[in-house]
Amino acid sequence: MRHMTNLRFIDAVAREKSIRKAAEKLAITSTALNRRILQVEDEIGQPLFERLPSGVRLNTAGELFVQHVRNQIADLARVQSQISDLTGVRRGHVKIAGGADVLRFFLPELVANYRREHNAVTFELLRQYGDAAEASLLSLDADLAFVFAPIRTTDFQVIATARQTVHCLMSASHPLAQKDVIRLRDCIDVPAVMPTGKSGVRQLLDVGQMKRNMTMNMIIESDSFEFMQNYLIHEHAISFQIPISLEPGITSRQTKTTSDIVARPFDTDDVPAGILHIGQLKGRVLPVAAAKFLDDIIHMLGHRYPDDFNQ
Amino acid sequence: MRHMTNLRFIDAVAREKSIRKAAEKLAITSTALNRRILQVEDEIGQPLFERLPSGVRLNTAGELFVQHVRNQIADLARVQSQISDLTGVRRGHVKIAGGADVLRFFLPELVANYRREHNAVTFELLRQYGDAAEASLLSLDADLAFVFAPIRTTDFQVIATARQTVHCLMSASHPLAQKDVIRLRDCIDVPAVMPTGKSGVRQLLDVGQMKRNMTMNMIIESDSFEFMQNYLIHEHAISFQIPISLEPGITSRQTKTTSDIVARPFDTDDVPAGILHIGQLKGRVLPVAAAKFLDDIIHMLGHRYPDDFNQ
DNA sequence: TATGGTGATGCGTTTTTTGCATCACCATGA
DNA sequence: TCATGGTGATGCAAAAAACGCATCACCATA
Repeated sequence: MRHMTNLRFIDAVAREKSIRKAAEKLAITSTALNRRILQVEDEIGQPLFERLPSGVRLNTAGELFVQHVRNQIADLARVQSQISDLTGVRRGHVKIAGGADVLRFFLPELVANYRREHNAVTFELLRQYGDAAEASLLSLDADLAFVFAPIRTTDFQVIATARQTVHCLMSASHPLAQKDVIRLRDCIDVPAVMPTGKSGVRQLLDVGQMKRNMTMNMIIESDSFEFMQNYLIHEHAISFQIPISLEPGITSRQTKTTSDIVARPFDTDDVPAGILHIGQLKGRVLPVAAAKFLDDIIHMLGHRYPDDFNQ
Repeated sequence: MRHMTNLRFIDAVAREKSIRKAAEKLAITSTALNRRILQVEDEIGQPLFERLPSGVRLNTAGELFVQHVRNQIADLARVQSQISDLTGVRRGHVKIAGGADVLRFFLPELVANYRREHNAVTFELLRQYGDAAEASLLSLDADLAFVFAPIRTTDFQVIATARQTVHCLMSASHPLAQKDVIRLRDCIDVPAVMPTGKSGVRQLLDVGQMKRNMTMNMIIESDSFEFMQNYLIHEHAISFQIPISLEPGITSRQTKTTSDIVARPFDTDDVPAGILHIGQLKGRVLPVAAAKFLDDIIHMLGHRYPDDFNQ
């Protein structure tokens, strides 16, 4: 959309904090970009950026204006999505922020299903936890976000929640695999492959350890679920996941899988269950594509976790 | 703001329902305007207007887009108002829709007071009743609206209300002026100068007549409060107003005025009191100037009608 | 069938935007 | 202390976009 050019440019400069860098990304010369910024500032009647030797930075007026610009861009996307939906062909671009857990199996399947129906819709998946995901909603870099409790900003509108019990992963031949429910004391000396601090699972584990005043034997810390799971094939260690990130086929009931990995739930008295929130920016009207995808998410969560689901 | 040109143009065409007429208002040639419209439609990917022999008309996509355009224009005004407020000088343009009653004395005084403090703020007063005022909020032609109950759209957010008892106006020498409270039966044979149908006062009077199954002796119908009031000097008739439209100095207590006109309240068992609502478009963030003026309105209403005021 | 209204389009002119070269400024480090 | 590499700003000529005029095609109405 032509009339948005100046606005997109300002957004870009605000992000890059440099006119020259932004110009490069936008594939124009810095001089052209500079003059556009000056023109807008002239129209506004006062500067939006502070000029520093190292680049530019938004001033207070700029902060206000950039928020407005992002609203405009997002709202235009919504209207375009809504208009194209009139013709029957659903178009649009859906931006989702969430942890590695939901990005692993849950979202790929859901996105693929959606795109089978509406192949003119494109997606953007941002791997972000908690605060960062909420910030993305605020800056309109994301339409939807998956966040573990607690919610920080009051601008996060919770649409649905799913209760997720932390599970222990291990080789099927591991002694703990015989149990139906794992207690924290069972793990005390077992080598543990732990997710990194930001993830929801880790925070729940830390709460549990704190509560029982126990420390697990952490041998590896990683932010890759795949690495952690595959490591268990080689050493008799344990790892941790929540149901939504479990590989399909690995459930708490089955005893053997192709990869010989099994999952057993923690006793929730030891390690509390986490509440996964799916939400959007409060008060925002989502583009059709995003709103419909949100419906799919809710439907899938309700179907998969009927007892632990809330809307 | 330069980047809004195309949007303003589309808004204008939508209002005029004709490219040539809009072009004239915008002081450009119809060919230039036409090409801009075509360009936008091309960017959107589908037409926004139906071409008729007599001009153009918005199609469904166009309706969606124009609403978006008006939101953009209004939101830009809000941001500009907010930015200029940063420097201490409050700028902006406040648009208010209301009946002749509030336009008569209440708003002139309030606007003048406000402009004494902030002379860079300009105002626009639209004389509109009920539905029309609500529609102006919706199309963002108005920031604030005064509406008598009932509220039609769910998009009208009531900020405050003031209960208004219908008063009877008459020459001080009129026999009814001796009474403290007027009953409907007192008026049955008195020549009545009535406001026209849309006004809040008239609707209340009609309710009262219906309820008591009485018909007043209407000799004149007008939408000018000034005409009606001045007419009473020449014929011993009665007219009707609510407190907010009463000329300062004319109250229900005083016996003489310079113009020899006095006001007496109706018994509310006969003619119910009206509820004057002041409100805005639901969910909208008003420009600073409008929001602050709204504060003034509320303050004044609370001060003037302490017992009949709700917030 | 003529008329007066509508929006669309080809073409030459005017206005705006762009890119190059260059300036002024500042922090960093030899 | 002075060179260096970074920043944004600006004069000027070339490229691009927008504009206005004249004109077309269409349609309702008289």
